Formats: sequence, C-alpha cells, structure tokens
Amino acid sequence: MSLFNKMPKAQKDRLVSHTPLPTLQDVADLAAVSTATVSRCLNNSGHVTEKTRLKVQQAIQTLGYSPNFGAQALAAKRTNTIGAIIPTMENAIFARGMQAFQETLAENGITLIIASCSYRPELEEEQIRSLVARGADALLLIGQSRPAATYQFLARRNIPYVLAWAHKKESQHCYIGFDNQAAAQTITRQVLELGHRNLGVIVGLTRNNDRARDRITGIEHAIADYGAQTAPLQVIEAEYTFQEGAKALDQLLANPTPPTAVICGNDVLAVGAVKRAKQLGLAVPEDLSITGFADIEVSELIDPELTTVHVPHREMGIAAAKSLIAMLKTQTPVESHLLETRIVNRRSLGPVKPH
Amino acid sequence: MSLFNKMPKAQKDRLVSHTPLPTLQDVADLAAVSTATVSRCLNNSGHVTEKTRLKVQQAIQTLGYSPNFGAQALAAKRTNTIGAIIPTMENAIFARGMQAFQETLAENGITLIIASCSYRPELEEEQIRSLVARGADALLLIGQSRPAATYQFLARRNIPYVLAWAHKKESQHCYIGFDNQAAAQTITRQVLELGHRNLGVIVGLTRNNDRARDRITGIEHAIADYGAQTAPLQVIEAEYTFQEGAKALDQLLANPTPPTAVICGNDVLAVGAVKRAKQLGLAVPEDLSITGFADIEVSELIDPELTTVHVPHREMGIAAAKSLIAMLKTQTPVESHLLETRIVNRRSLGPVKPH
DNA sequence: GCCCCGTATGTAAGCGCTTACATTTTGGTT
DNA sequence: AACCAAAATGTAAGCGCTTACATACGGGGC
Repeated sequence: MSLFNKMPKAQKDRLVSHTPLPTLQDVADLAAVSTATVSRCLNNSGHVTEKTRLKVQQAIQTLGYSPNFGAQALAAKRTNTIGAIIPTMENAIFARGMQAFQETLAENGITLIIASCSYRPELEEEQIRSLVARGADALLLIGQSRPAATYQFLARRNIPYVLAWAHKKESQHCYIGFDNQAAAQTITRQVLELGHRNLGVIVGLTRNNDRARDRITGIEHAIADYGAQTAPLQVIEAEYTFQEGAKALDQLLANPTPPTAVICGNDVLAVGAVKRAKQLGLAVPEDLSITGFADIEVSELIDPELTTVHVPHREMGIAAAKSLIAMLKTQTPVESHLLETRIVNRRSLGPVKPH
Repeated sequence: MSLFNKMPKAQKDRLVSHTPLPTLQDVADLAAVSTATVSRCLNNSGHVTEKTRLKVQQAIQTLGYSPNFGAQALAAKRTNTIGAIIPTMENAIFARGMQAFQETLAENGITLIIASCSYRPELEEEQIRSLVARGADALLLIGQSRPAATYQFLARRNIPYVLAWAHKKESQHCYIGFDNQAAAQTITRQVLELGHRNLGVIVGLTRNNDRARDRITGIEHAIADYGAQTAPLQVIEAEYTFQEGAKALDQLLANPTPPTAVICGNDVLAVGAVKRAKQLGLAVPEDLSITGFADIEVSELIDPELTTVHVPHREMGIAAAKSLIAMLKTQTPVESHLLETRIVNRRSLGPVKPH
C-alpha cells in the first residue's frame, strides 16, 4: 500500500489538484449551526429565524456551496426532474410547446430531461424506463396509444404523468391537449361548405400515432354529418417531410377523378403539397384547395399562405408543466385540460371551381 | 406517537399502497451473493463469473430491479448525464444536431438534459450552474463568447465541455463545429464571381452570437480579398423569424442603390427575404439573388429553392457526443473537430443582371 | 419567579449505492 | 496432497443530504 493511500482523506485532498467541493457540513460549520438548519434554509421548509437564515446564506455565499444532486435525490427521494418523451425534436410541432414546457418548469426549479423515440413504441417504452430510472419525478408523454404494461409500470412506480398533444373525454389519464378529431372535423366542414365534394387527405403515418388517426376520424365524421353526396375519400399516409407531402399529392392527383380539396394532417405535408401543386401548374386555391394542421411557422411562409388549424402550442406546454407540478405537490391526479383550437383562414382554401 | 409510527418499517410497508422498490440488497439476497457482486454485474466492471452473472441477472429480472439514481450518483460521483444549453429549441438550426447528439448519448447509456437560454448570456450562466448542480458530468455549449468567469467555474468544477456550432483554431477550448467565417467567405466569393458588386447582408442579432459575427467577418474578408470595386456593404441585423427577414429586405431595398444580391446569415432570414422579394414583384434570382446559411429543411421549400451553405448538423451532434464521452472516459481534453461545410447550389443565386 | 408551551435548533439515523480492502475459492504446479 | 497465485467474492465504510425526534430556548400567564 502506498504512502498516499495511507494518508487521511483531508491530507490527500490537499495534494490532488481540484479542491473538493464544500458540503452541507462545511456550510453548517462556518455558520455555526447544524446541518439540519442549513438544510431547512435550503429547502425553505420554515422554522428558521431570519437571523439564522442570513448567517447561513452568508456562509453559502462565501463557500460557493451548491448542494450535491445525488445526495439530495437519495435522501429526499425526489430529483426535481421531469422527463418528456417526444417522437422527435426535429418536428417543429413539438418544438414550441416543449420550449414553453421547459421554461415553465425552470421557473419552478425543475429540470427537464428530453428523450425522443422516433415514433417507435418499443423505444418509447425503453425511454420511459430509462427516464424513471434516471430519477424523473414525473413524465410528459405524447398521445395515448401505448401498451397497458407501460401504464402499469408508471402506476406501480407511482409516477405522475400527463398525455399531451391530445385529448380524450372521460379517460382515466390526464390529458393536456386539444381535440384532434373535433378540430379536423371543423376544418373539413368548412371545406365542404365551400362546395368541395371530392376530398383527398394526406396525413402522417397512423401506425403509432393516435393523433393522426383521430384527425382522419374527424374528417370522416364531418363528411358523414354533412349529408351531401361526396366522392369516396382518398387517404394517403406520408412521413413527416415536405418531400413526402409532395409525393402524396402526386398520388392523389393520379386518380382519374382527383380531389378538388386536400386536407392535410399537418402543416409540413400541406406545405409540401402546395409546393408540388404549384410546380404542376395548379393554382392554389383556384384549382386546388389545400389545408394544414398545427399552424407552425412554415404555414405563413408558403405562397399562398396556409389555411390551417391553429394549435396553442405554448399554452399547451405551460399547462402541461403546471399540471405536472400540481400532481407532484398534491400527490393526487389533476383534471384533464382541453385547449381550444381555431381555424386560421389564410389563402390556401377557396370555393370549389365551378365547371 | 401513533401506533403506526411505532411499527417496524417492514410492517408499515405492507400497509401503504405502493410496495417499496427492490434495492441492490434485495437482488443480492435473492441471488445469494453480496451487494458488491451485484454492483459489479451492473457496471460490468469485470471479475464476475458467468455463472454468478446469470444468477444475478435472473434475480434482477424477477424483482424488476432498477438502480436508484440518486444513490448511484452519490456513491459513484457521476450521473451519466450530459447537459446541453442551446439558445432555443424552436430554432431548427439546433434541432437536427441535438437529435443526433441525444441519440448518440443514449447509445452510450448517457442521458441528455437540455436547457435553453434564449440567447441571453446571463441566463446561460445560470443554466450552466443549474445543470452542473444537477449533476451533469459534462456540457455542450453553443459558440464561444461567454464570460471568463463561466469558464473558470467549469474548470474549478472540473467539468468537461465542448463548444459546438463554431470553430476556432489554436484555442484552449474544444470546438466541435465548422468555420463560420470561412463558410461565409466562400459563399460570398461565389456571389462576387457572378458579377455582383453591390451586396446586402441580413444576419441574426450579433449581440450575443459569435457565429453571426463570424459570418459577417467572412463576408467582409471575401469582399476585401476579391479586389474588385464594390459598393459599401449594407448589413441589417434581424431576429430569427421569416417576418424579420422580410422586413430586413425592405430596409435594404429602401436604399437608393439597392443591392443586387443579399447574403443571409441563416436560412430562415433568407427564406423570409425571398418571400418578400416575390411579393414585391422581384424575380429571384433574375432581379435579386439571395443566399442562405445552414441548409435546413425550409431552404428546399421556397421557390426558388435556396442556394445556401450546407452544415453537417447530424455529424456535428454525433461528434460532440463522442468527444464528450471520450473526455469523460479519459479525463483528458480532446482535440477540436472541424467539420466541412459546402455550398449547395440551388436556384436563388444567379449572375448579376446586365444593365 | 415558575411553569408551560410553541418555536427554533440540534442529533443522528438512514437513503441505496460503489469500491478499497479483506477473505475465500479455484485450479494449476510441484 | 500440499501449495500458491490469481480470480472471485464478501465486508463494510462512506458518499452528502433529509428528516423524525429530541432538546433547548424564550416569552406569556399565573
């Protein structure tokens, strides 16, 4: 055994390059109080005189103390960390909401951990376990469709969660989002009212995406409700890129009786479709109407600007954060929160062209 | 004191709703080995027989054990967490790179914590401290310009970091990025070679953005080097939105001798400018050439598609992750990593119009 | 002045893991 | 069969904090 290893710890510390970080004990010593008191100051759990609090504050300042995360987590059994698992960060649909979510959490002293699952449920499952293992006190998940086992896991671990970007009445889960079906239904009704009777739909891959499915359902309901005779609905699924939106439009137009209006499940697909339509020499909306969904920035970029469904991204992120914080505080479930969408009428939707 | 409080812990546990999570000890007991052995299996630090490893694995399975994060962090003095502080998640420039960064970290069992600082240095400083306090083992930061005190803090805490999305030769820091100045210089040279002698520049706010400043410098150098007589360079700074890009173009065009080519510091501003130009009845590139920077998705959306500087976003994220992991493993600094950009010639840049 | 009680502070027992070091086992040599 | 080094495993001491409980303190009411 080397001489070094025989040394008392304090002496070793003096030899190694970086001084050890001050601990709670150091603060307590300097302030001439107990560690309990320092801890109470830190977590302002009351029962501390103003005078003592100041002394402690002082000591923390001079030492440059900051609590050890692991120790805090271990002792308190919470990490002040919330996890979010989103399909992908590259999708602008989530970016703005997540930004607001993170800001709101930060204001409340909570850190966000983000993971992405590329729309793959088995990866999501894995990420959920990983974030929980990583000490996430609560989770934000997108949409509802996932194995029962996942929900059981969360229940067993007693992890609060909200399902965002979606909404469902009378569910056991806490939803923070909007009604995808109703929103799609509303915009479809508007298309129908403009005289369109032959509609096409371009929507994201529905395989692991309940939001996309809900939107299709909404469109179908609107058509069924409207009561007018319409051509059979043509639905194309496409990946979330401009290019795929364009390709999907090609497919719709290949039909002998092509649609006069195309309802898109999201703005990216819609914008891709608009671009393609223009390339093909079709005037939008005179020759072909196209609508979007989400109202992300690109919808105002394309010419003509997109008529789309506005979704309150930031409010959604903020509401999700608040709900999660409330659940953590009260240890009881909170109510779902339905956010309103509205149609933004811009230029890409117009009346059907008379023959 | 209530009867409940007098109970031994085990008895209490049976009364409260959620059973306590299994611990390392439980696994050790079930597998009939010591906690040390289980720990060694978990961290596969060798010195464990295959037979024992299987027994332990088995026990972990049946108990559904997963290590307690806080305890692990406390004992091991590391969290397997890396923090990233980016200006904003809403900016597509960072989205793709961060996605790749996160994926690469995840492959290596490391969790990402993201914070955003809205381009505000004081907020960044705060976030850095917060992420470090939360146990980030290492950090990814964007660009280089920040107070010396921040770097001192990181040095004192011995936290490895890389500076991404930028590059500087012979620096003490580890950069993972591209040379903003050189890239801007190259595209400007190309513009000059097409005969343009009156250039305008629209660039992001340079106040807290060294990348934007570097790009301006590159443009200025290209002009100086080129040796041809040019009109004074007009530079407009604008926030990162389509709308601001459009407004900036208005400003440039208000000049009595408006530029024939506009070099933009990023694609979003460029796309906004293109849209505005078209609204004003200017043909791009016949009447006005416009270039972008970053090659994000929208650059292919606008008509004409944007001639821009392609930046290897994903490679950058991957390289940053690998460097950080290496630094963590070896406890020594790693080399900067310069990534290549290249000009993507699409349609928005053309030769100057003859009088 | 004494007692009581509410409030401020201290004491110390963990929280669940990692890891240095001690001990046991293993299996090849002689 | 005895021996020994190397490999496997066990032991137990923390890691730095929180918090239940114990104790000290201080100020009215009598």
